[in-house]
Amino acid sequence: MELISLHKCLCDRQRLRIVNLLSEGPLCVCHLQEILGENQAKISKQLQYMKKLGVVFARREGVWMVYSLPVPMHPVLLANVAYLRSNEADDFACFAEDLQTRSSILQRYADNIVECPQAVYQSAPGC
Amino acid sequence: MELISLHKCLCDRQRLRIVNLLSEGPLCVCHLQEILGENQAKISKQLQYMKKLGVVFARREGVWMVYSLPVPMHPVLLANVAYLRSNEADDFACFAEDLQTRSSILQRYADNIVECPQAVYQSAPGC
DNA sequence: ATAATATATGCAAACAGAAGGATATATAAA
DNA sequence: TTTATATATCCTTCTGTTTGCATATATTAT
Repeated sequence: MELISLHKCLCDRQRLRIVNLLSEGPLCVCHLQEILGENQAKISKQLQYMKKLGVVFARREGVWMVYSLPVPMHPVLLANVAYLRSNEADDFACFAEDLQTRSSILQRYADNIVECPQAVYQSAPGC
Repeated sequence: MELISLHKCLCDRQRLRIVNLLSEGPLCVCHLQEILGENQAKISKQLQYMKKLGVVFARREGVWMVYSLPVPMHPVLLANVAYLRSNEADDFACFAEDLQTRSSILQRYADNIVECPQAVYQSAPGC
Protein backbone atom coordinates (compact mmCIF):
# COMPACT_ATOMS: atom_id res chain seq x y z
CA MET A 1 0.00 0.00 0.00
CA GLU A 2 1.30 3.39 -0.99
CA LEU A 3 1.14 6.37 1.30
CA ILE A 4 -0.70 8.56 -1.17
CA SER A 5 -3.25 5.84 -1.85
CA LEU A 6 -3.82 5.59 1.86
CA HIS A 7 -4.59 9.29 2.02
CA LYS A 8 -6.87 9.07 -0.98
CA CYS A 9 -8.72 6.45 0.93
CA LEU A 10 -8.93 8.34 4.20
CA CYS A 11 -10.04 11.66 2.77
CA ASP A 12 -13.63 10.47 2.66
CA ARG A 13 -15.66 10.06 5.82
CA GLN A 14 -17.33 6.85 4.82
CA ARG A 15 -14.08 5.20 3.79
CA LEU A 16 -12.49 6.41 6.98
CA ARG A 17 -15.28 4.71 8.88
CA ILE A 18 -14.76 1.51 6.92
CA VAL A 19 -11.06 1.50 7.65
CA ASN A 20 -11.75 2.16 11.29
CA LEU A 21 -14.07 -0.83 11.40
CA LEU A 22 -11.70 -3.13 9.54
CA SER A 23 -8.89 -2.18 11.88
CA GLU A 24 -10.64 -4.39 14.46
CA GLY A 25 -10.92 -7.37 12.11
CA PRO A 26 -12.35 -8.49 8.79
CA LEU A 27 -15.96 -7.84 7.84
CA CYS A 28 -18.15 -8.72 4.95
CA VAL A 29 -20.11 -6.28 2.86
CA CYS A 30 -23.45 -6.90 4.51
CA HIS A 31 -22.05 -6.02 7.93
CA LEU A 32 -20.55 -2.81 6.69
CA GLN A 33 -23.85 -2.09 5.03
CA GLU A 34 -25.69 -2.60 8.28
CA ILE A 35 -23.26 -0.69 10.47
CA LEU A 36 -22.99 2.28 8.14
CA GLY A 37 -26.67 2.29 7.26
CA GLU A 38 -26.00 2.59 3.56
CA ASN A 39 -27.27 0.78 0.50
CA GLN A 40 -25.34 -2.16 -0.86
CA ALA A 41 -24.19 -0.65 -4.14
CA LYS A 42 -22.66 2.35 -2.46
CA ILE A 43 -20.67 0.26 0.00
CA SER A 44 -19.56 -2.12 -2.71
CA LYS A 45 -18.34 0.73 -4.89
CA GLN A 46 -16.36 2.21 -2.06
CA LEU A 47 -14.79 -1.17 -1.41
CA GLN A 48 -13.83 -1.60 -5.06
CA TYR A 49 -12.21 1.80 -4.99
CA MET A 50 -10.33 0.96 -1.82
CA LYS A 51 -9.26 -2.36 -3.26
CA LYS A 52 -7.97 -0.64 -6.37
CA LEU A 53 -5.89 1.62 -4.14
CA GLY A 54 -4.53 -1.41 -2.33
CA VAL A 55 -5.86 -0.32 1.05
CA VAL A 56 -8.16 -3.28 1.59
CA PHE A 57 -8.05 -6.74 0.26
CA ALA A 58 -10.86 -9.16 -0.39
CA ARG A 59 -11.36 -12.88 -0.38
CA ARG A 60 -14.45 -14.88 -1.04
CA GLU A 61 -15.88 -17.16 1.60
CA GLY A 62 -18.94 -18.87 0.21
CA VAL A 63 -21.48 -16.25 -0.69
CA TRP A 64 -19.65 -13.62 1.24
CA MET A 65 -16.81 -11.38 0.33
CA VAL A 66 -14.66 -10.77 3.35
CA TYR A 67 -12.73 -7.52 3.38
CA SER A 68 -9.73 -6.85 5.54
CA LEU A 69 -6.73 -4.61 5.93
CA PRO A 70 -3.31 -5.89 4.92
CA VAL A 71 -1.19 -7.01 7.86
CA PRO A 72 0.91 -5.67 9.37
CA MET A 73 -0.96 -2.38 9.40
CA HIS A 74 0.65 0.58 7.73
CA PRO A 75 2.18 2.86 10.40
CA VAL A 76 0.27 5.89 9.17
CA LEU A 77 -2.94 3.92 9.29
CA LEU A 78 -2.13 2.89 12.84
CA ALA A 79 -1.70 6.54 13.73
CA ASN A 80 -5.11 7.31 12.29
CA VAL A 81 -6.76 4.56 14.25
CA ALA A 82 -5.06 5.74 17.41
CA TYR A 83 -6.22 9.28 16.75
CA LEU A 84 -9.80 8.20 16.20
CA ARG A 85 -9.71 6.26 19.47
CA SER A 86 -8.39 9.27 21.38
CA ASN A 87 -11.02 11.87 22.03
CA GLU A 88 -8.95 14.51 20.29
CA ALA A 89 -10.74 13.81 17.04
CA ASP A 90 -13.15 16.58 16.15
CA ASP A 91 -15.92 14.16 15.41
CA PHE A 92 -14.78 11.01 17.11
CA ALA A 93 -18.19 9.96 18.45
CA CYS A 94 -19.26 8.45 15.17
CA PHE A 95 -16.20 6.23 14.99
CA ALA A 96 -16.54 4.93 18.52
CA GLU A 97 -20.22 4.23 17.92
CA ASP A 98 -19.38 2.27 14.79
CA LEU A 99 -17.14 0.01 16.81
CA GLN A 100 -19.91 -0.50 19.32
CA THR A 101 -22.35 -1.40 16.60
CA ARG A 102 -19.79 -3.77 15.13
CA SER A 103 -19.45 -5.52 18.47
CA SER A 104 -23.15 -6.06 18.92
CA ILE A 105 -23.59 -7.37 15.41
CA LEU A 106 -20.70 -9.77 15.72
CA GLN A 107 -21.95 -10.89 19.10
CA ARG A 108 -25.28 -11.67 17.52
CA TYR A 109 -23.56 -13.76 14.87
CA ALA A 110 -21.34 -15.45 17.41
CA ASP A 111 -24.48 -16.59 19.25
CA ASN A 112 -25.88 -18.00 16.05
CA ILE A 113 -22.92 -19.06 14.01
CA VAL A 114 -24.61 -20.42 10.93
CA GLU A 115 -25.26 -17.06 9.30
CA CYS A 116 -21.78 -15.59 9.06
CA PRO A 117 -18.43 -16.28 7.41
CA GLN A 118 -16.00 -17.91 9.80
CA ALA A 119 -13.35 -15.25 9.43
CA VAL A 120 -15.79 -12.66 10.66
CA TYR A 121 -17.39 -14.28 13.64
CA GLN A 122 -14.02 -15.47 14.84
CA SER A 123 -13.01 -11.89 15.38
CA ALA A 124 -16.14 -11.21 17.37
CA PRO A 125 -15.69 -10.34 21.03
CA GLY A 126 -15.92 -13.41 23.18
CA CYS A 127 -14.92 -15.83 20.41
CA MET B 1 -7.50 21.31 11.29
CA GLU B 2 -9.85 18.48 10.58
CA LEU B 3 -8.64 14.95 9.99
CA ILE B 4 -10.39 14.58 6.65
CA SER B 5 -8.99 17.89 5.45
CA LEU B 6 -5.56 16.69 6.40
CA HIS B 7 -6.01 13.61 4.24
CA LYS B 8 -7.34 15.69 1.37
CA CYS B 9 -4.16 17.62 1.63
CA LEU B 10 -1.83 14.65 1.82
CA CYS B 11 -3.36 12.66 -1.03
CA ASP B 12 -1.43 14.71 -3.56
CA ARG B 13 2.29 14.24 -3.98
CA GLN B 14 3.09 17.89 -4.37
CA ARG B 15 1.10 18.89 -1.33
CA LEU B 16 2.67 16.08 0.62
CA ARG B 17 6.06 17.47 -0.32
CA ILE B 18 5.00 20.95 0.76
CA VAL B 19 3.82 19.67 4.11
CA ASN B 20 7.02 17.72 4.54
CA LEU B 21 9.00 20.89 3.89
CA LEU B 22 6.92 23.05 6.20
CA SER B 23 7.26 20.50 8.97
CA GLU B 24 10.84 21.77 9.33
CA GLY B 25 9.83 25.41 9.53
CA PRO B 26 8.03 28.19 7.67
CA LEU B 27 8.81 28.96 4.05
CA CYS B 28 7.72 31.54 1.56
CA VAL B 29 6.28 30.85 -1.84
CA CYS B 30 9.41 31.55 -3.79
CA HIS B 31 11.35 28.95 -1.80
CA LEU B 32 8.73 26.30 -2.36
CA GLN B 33 8.74 27.26 -5.99
CA GLU B 34 12.49 26.78 -6.17
CA ILE B 35 12.62 23.54 -4.18
CA LEU B 36 9.75 21.91 -6.02
CA GLY B 37 10.77 23.25 -9.42
CA GLU B 38 7.27 24.38 -10.26
CA ASN B 39 5.79 27.57 -11.64
CA GLN B 40 4.54 30.21 -9.27
CA ALA B 41 0.84 30.03 -10.04
CA LYS B 42 0.67 26.33 -9.43
CA ILE B 43 2.35 26.54 -6.05
CA SER B 44 0.24 29.48 -5.05
CA LYS B 45 -2.96 27.67 -5.94
CA GLN B 46 -1.93 24.61 -3.99
CA LEU B 47 -1.23 26.84 -1.02
CA GLN B 48 -4.62 28.53 -1.30
CA TYR B 49 -6.26 25.13 -1.36
CA MET B 50 -4.30 23.99 1.67
CA LYS B 51 -5.15 27.21 3.46
CA LYS B 52 -8.83 26.69 2.72
CA LEU B 53 -8.55 23.23 4.26
CA GLY B 54 -6.91 24.72 7.32
CA VAL B 55 -3.73 22.70 6.93
CA VAL B 56 -1.39 25.64 6.44
CA PHE B 57 -1.61 29.19 7.53
CA ALA B 58 -0.16 32.28 6.00
CA ARG B 59 1.10 35.61 7.15
CA ARG B 60 2.60 38.43 5.23
CA GLU B 61 6.09 39.65 5.91
CA GLY B 62 6.85 42.54 3.61
CA VAL B 63 6.64 41.37 0.04
CA TRP B 64 6.67 37.77 1.11
CA MET B 65 3.93 35.45 2.20
CA VAL B 66 5.24 33.07 4.80
CA TYR B 67 3.47 29.75 5.04
CA SER B 68 3.63 27.46 8.01
CA LEU B 69 1.90 24.58 9.72
CA PRO B 70 -0.28 25.24 12.76
CA VAL B 71 1.45 24.39 16.02
CA PRO B 72 1.32 22.02 17.76
CA MET B 73 1.39 19.67 14.80
CA HIS B 74 -1.54 17.37 14.33
CA PRO B 75 -0.66 13.86 15.58
CA VAL B 76 -1.54 12.25 12.27
CA LEU B 77 0.64 14.75 10.46
CA LEU B 78 3.47 13.92 12.83
CA ALA B 79 3.06 10.26 11.97
CA ASN B 80 3.33 11.10 8.30
CA VAL B 81 6.47 13.08 8.77
CA ALA B 82 7.98 10.28 10.81
CA TYR B 83 7.08 7.80 8.13
CA LEU B 84 8.63 9.89 5.39
CA ARG B 85 11.83 10.17 7.43
CA SER B 86 11.99 6.42 7.95
CA ASN B 87 13.12 4.56 4.86
CA GLU B 88 9.99 2.47 4.89
CA ALA B 89 8.32 4.91 2.54
CA ASP B 90 8.02 3.51 -0.96
CA ASP B 91 9.36 6.65 -2.51
CA PHE B 92 11.03 8.40 0.35
CA ALA B 93 14.08 9.61 -1.60
CA CYS B 94 12.24 12.58 -3.02
CA PHE B 95 11.20 13.80 0.41
CA ALA B 96 14.65 13.51 1.90
CA GLU B 97 16.10 15.34 -1.09
CA ASP B 98 13.59 18.13 -0.66
CA LEU B 99 14.79 18.66 2.88
CA GLN B 100 18.37 18.74 1.67
CA THR B 101 17.50 21.32 -0.95
CA ARG B 102 15.67 23.32 1.67
CA SER B 103 18.75 23.34 3.88
CA SER B 104 21.06 24.58 1.16
CA ILE B 105 18.69 27.31 0.11
CA LEU B 106 18.17 28.51 3.65
CA GLN B 107 21.90 28.36 4.28
CA ARG B 108 22.41 30.57 1.27
CA TYR B 109 19.92 33.06 2.65
CA ALA B 110 21.40 32.88 6.13
CA ASP B 111 24.77 33.89 4.66
CA ASN B 112 23.17 36.83 2.94
CA ILE B 113 20.33 37.84 5.17
CA VAL B 114 18.93 40.81 3.31
CA GLU B 115 16.99 38.80 0.73
CA CYS B 116 14.70 36.71 2.92
CA PRO B 117 11.90 37.12 5.46
CA GLN B 118 13.17 36.85 9.01
CA ALA B 119 10.87 33.98 9.95
CA VAL B 120 12.38 31.88 7.23
CA TYR B 121 16.08 32.44 7.65
CA GLN B 122 15.75 32.05 11.38
CA SER B 123 14.74 28.46 10.88
CA ALA B 124 17.75 27.81 8.66
CA PRO B 125 20.31 25.34 9.95
CA GLY B 126 23.04 27.09 11.88
CA CYS B 127 20.94 30.14 12.72
C1' DA C 1 3.77 58.12 -10.04
C1' DT C 2 6.43 54.35 -11.98
C1' DA C 3 8.79 50.22 -11.92
C1' DA C 4 10.14 45.84 -10.00
C1' DT C 5 9.34 41.84 -7.34
C1' DA C 6 6.34 38.54 -4.99
C1' DT C 7 2.07 36.57 -4.85
C1' DA C 8 -2.90 35.75 -5.99
C1' DT C 9 -6.82 35.10 -9.03
C1' DG C 10 -9.92 34.49 -13.20
C1' DC C 11 -11.24 31.62 -16.94
C1' DA C 12 -11.78 27.44 -19.70
C1' DA C 13 -10.70 22.80 -20.57
C1' DA C 14 -9.80 18.21 -18.73
C1' DC C 15 -10.47 14.74 -15.23
C1' DA C 16 -11.46 12.18 -11.04
C1' DG C 17 -14.74 10.87 -7.76
C1' DA C 18 -19.63 10.30 -5.86
C1' DA C 19 -24.40 9.03 -6.22
C1' DG C 20 -28.73 6.90 -7.84
C1' DG C 21 -31.04 3.46 -10.07
C1' DA C 22 -31.10 -0.57 -12.66
C1' DT C 23 -29.05 -4.76 -13.75
C1' DA C 24 -25.62 -8.46 -13.82
C1' DT C 25 -22.93 -12.16 -11.66
C1' DA C 26 -21.70 -15.73 -8.24
C1' DT C 27 -22.66 -19.09 -4.86
C1' DA C 28 -25.55 -22.26 -2.45
C1' DA C 29 -29.72 -24.61 -1.63
C1' DA C 30 -34.00 -26.81 -3.20
C1' DT D 1 -32.95 -25.93 -13.29
C1' DT D 2 -34.94 -22.59 -10.39
C1' DT D 3 -34.64 -19.59 -6.55
C1' DA D 4 -32.66 -16.78 -3.05
C1' DT D 5 -28.98 -14.23 -1.13
C1' DA D 6 -24.75 -11.57 -1.47
C1' DT D 7 -22.03 -8.78 -4.15
C1' DA D 8 -20.41 -6.29 -8.37
C1' DT D 9 -20.98 -3.40 -12.40
C1' DC D 10 -23.09 -0.19 -15.88
C1' DC D 11 -24.75 4.35 -17.17
C1' DT D 12 -25.65 9.00 -16.34
C1' DT D 13 -25.41 13.11 -13.80
C1' DC D 14 -23.11 16.19 -10.56
C1' DT D 15 -19.51 18.15 -8.02
C1' DG D 16 -14.79 19.10 -6.93
C1' DT D 17 -9.90 19.45 -8.40
C1' DT D 18 -5.96 20.33 -11.66
C1' DT D 19 -3.73 22.77 -15.15
C1' DG D 20 -2.28 26.34 -18.38
C1' DC D 21 -2.31 30.79 -19.54
C1' DA D 22 -3.14 35.42 -18.78
C1' DT D 23 -3.89 39.00 -15.66
C1' DA D 24 -4.52 41.30 -11.24
C1' DT D 25 -2.95 42.88 -6.66
C1' DA D 26 0.26 44.17 -3.01
C1' DT D 27 4.52 45.91 -1.29
C1' DT D 28 8.74 48.29 -1.72
C1' DA D 29 12.07 51.15 -3.89
C1' DT D 30 13.11 54.89 -7.17
